[in-house]
Amino acid sequence: MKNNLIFIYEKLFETHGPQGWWPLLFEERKNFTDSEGYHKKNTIYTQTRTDRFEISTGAVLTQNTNWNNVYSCLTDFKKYSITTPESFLDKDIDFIKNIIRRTGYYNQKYLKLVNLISFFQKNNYFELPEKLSREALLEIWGIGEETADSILLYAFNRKTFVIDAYSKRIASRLDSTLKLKTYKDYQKYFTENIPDDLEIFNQYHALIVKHCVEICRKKPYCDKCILFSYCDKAI
DNA sequence: CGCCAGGTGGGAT
DNA sequence: ATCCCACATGGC
Repeated sequence: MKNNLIFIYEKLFETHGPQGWWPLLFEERKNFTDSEGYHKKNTIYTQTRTDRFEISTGAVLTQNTNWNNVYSCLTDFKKYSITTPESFLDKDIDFIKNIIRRTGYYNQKYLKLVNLISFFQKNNYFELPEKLSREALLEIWGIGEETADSILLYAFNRKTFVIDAYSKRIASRLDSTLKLKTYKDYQKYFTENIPDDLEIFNQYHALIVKHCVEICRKKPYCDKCILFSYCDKAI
């Protein structure tokens, strides 16, 4: 292995700071943020029922979609008290669709949300989080590996490393000899080369997103990148 | 105007 | 297994 994933994590953390995912909107989370809007260093806490609702719905809404649109949507959910499975399922279809329209694929995403929320409600997973399994999540139409792992990690404190287009991009750019293909390949690669630590799983994925949105874009700003001298693809 | 965004499922090869 | 496509709005 060429990349030292621990070293890269430390460089990203020095550069971007703690990310405080998810950017929860609810009142009880405000005391987790400092003056710059970051969560305090310890981002691990026991989520409430409404935290889990917001994180899980956000994970679906952000599929292949800019986070700003999702954030706006979650703000409206809170505004209209859509903060629990019951409050979501009680609302008219068109009312919900009108809110989530801005996140794209809104007809599909409405169905995905209904499937996921009904699943949580039926099995009381928000109240009994230890019962939730990755396999059960993946059986839901609309929940793929990334969304399942995001929910497990950020809403349920499970040590599952989240892989997305950014994780694949940054890993393959840093080390052009990597021959990883599938989601599982990348997940194994990250998981086996970082400490077995929930805080690091939580921050690392968020830091990769931050770095890839700002620096390691499709058209990368290599001249601004703190990983420039460690990257095979730097130009 | 074109490209991109914290994917997923279904269908063809 | 792997590739290809539909799904769709908003930002830049």
